[in-house]
Amino acid sequence: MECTNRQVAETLRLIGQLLEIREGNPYRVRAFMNGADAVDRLTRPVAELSKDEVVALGGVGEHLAAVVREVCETGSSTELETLRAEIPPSLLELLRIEGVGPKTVGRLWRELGITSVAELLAATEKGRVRRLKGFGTKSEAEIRRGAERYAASEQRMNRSTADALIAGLAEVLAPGRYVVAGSYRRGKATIGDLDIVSCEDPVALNPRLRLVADEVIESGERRTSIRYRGERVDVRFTTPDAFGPMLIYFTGSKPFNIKLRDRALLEGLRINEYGIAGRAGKDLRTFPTEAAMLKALDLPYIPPELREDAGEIEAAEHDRLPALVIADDLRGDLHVHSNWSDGTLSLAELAAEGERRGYEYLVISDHSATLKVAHGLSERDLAEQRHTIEVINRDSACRLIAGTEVDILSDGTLGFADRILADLEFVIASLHGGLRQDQDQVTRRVIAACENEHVDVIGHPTGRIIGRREPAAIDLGRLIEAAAAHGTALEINASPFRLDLEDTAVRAARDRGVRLSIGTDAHRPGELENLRHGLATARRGWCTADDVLNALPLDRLLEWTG
DNA sequence: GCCGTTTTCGGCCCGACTGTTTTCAGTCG
Repeated sequence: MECTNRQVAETLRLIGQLLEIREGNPYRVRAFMNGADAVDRLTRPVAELSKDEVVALGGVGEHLAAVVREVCETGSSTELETLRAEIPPSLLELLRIEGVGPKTVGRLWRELGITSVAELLAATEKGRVRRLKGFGTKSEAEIRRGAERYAASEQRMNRSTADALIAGLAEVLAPGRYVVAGSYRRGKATIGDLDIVSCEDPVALNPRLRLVADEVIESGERRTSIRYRGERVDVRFTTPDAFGPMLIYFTGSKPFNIKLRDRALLEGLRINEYGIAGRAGKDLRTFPTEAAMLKALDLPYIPPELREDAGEIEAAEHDRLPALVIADDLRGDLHVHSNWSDGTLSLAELAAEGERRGYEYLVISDHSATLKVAHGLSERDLAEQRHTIEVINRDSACRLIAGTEVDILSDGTLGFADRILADLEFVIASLHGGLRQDQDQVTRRVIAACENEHVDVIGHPTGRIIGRREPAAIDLGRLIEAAAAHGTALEINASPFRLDLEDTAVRAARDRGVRLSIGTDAHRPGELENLRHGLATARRGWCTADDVLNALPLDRLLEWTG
């Protein structure tokens, strides 16, 4: 029985959600959710761990370890099957409606027999929901709006969409008086909603927010939520002298906040979004910055990208946080396309763009001819391009590195012969087709590419496109081992539509000593800007400058590629 | 269900906003 960590985590989550609807003990529900998170964070297959090793993860006790074992061995869980027999699993989709929680779902089901979003919409139309005790016309209307929005099926935003919203909001927010917090600030690849901490007076800001909002969800003097261009935006108000605790609170993650508060309780301190108080909630101390607040808790500053309760608090306690790679460490972009294949900029324009950004180098990595849709280069084109690059390099401050993004063909061979690859300064090998092959087949292909001595980097390793294409079924554990064994780097493709490898895999690779290569895969000038998204993913993967290929100076980079 | 530098029992992060309520439950972040 093949059983992935994702399946195990989903099973635990499912049990938790069904328990929640059945009016279970909320702490028991949380235990299942925590267990699911712990399994999600694992970089090894949970099926390979012993029961003791699973318990040692923390957050997983005897009972959950037994459930994990059962799921690994049988593919299911008797506890889950019992709950499924009792509660229609279709109720779970109702939980995803904004404003509808487990209590409401339970009552809608027991008292009105509602088991699906369609039935819920029908019931609101007939006014059945408003007749429930404790409900009224407003609650019914809100539930109806939520259900309609759910039916329109929203998904998480990519970082490009988030950036566009932030640029729009910048026109109503006072410059320098707010920070975009939440998962955006933590550098996540996808963002559910925008969280903003502002130290403007709500009396002044609320009316301006109302003006640009599609809808005001709620509005108060401490918190306001609006819908803006279809997305939810939450604003928390604070003052400069108490900015620290609010920023920590609103940056999250939620598990990070809970762990931090838990830890403070042991010291007899209570944390909330306003500061740190004594056990009785008295003597509130406020802090202007996050660092000052963390210092009061005997912790060093913890970068937002690490705040996932994935070991960072323990590392901070022992002063073993990694010195994360920063923007200034990056000396160039390791994956760029020119108009020789499907990019829009000429080589000279790219060199100028690199200079403007203060880059030491840019890797020109046009496609191989096998990728016909991208006007890939033939062997002859490549030789000509090489000549042009050499001419431009004579008087360019930004060195163009002659490379390619060679296609990994469906049989695992590459789109250029070895003798051609040997002449190039930098070789990225990427999958562009055959992404739906089964796990073993597609894994063998990328490992074969890793084993080729001329290949320096595996480009966008899983091929995912956020919200549009699932990652290929690659066994990342095997790929990372192969990359480690052959000294091949793995790419963090910095396009906000890819961000591939993803953060957890980056951390696993980094832990095995695999180098990461950040490349924008830019096809248009503005896309060189995307390097920062790749940087954020590297930081979420606990990377230091030593882990990142782009931090090498030109001579050492060329030495590394051989 | 998990957990322990007061604990193997009795806690479990903490607060804002809304609606339908006379004091709070539910949801959310």
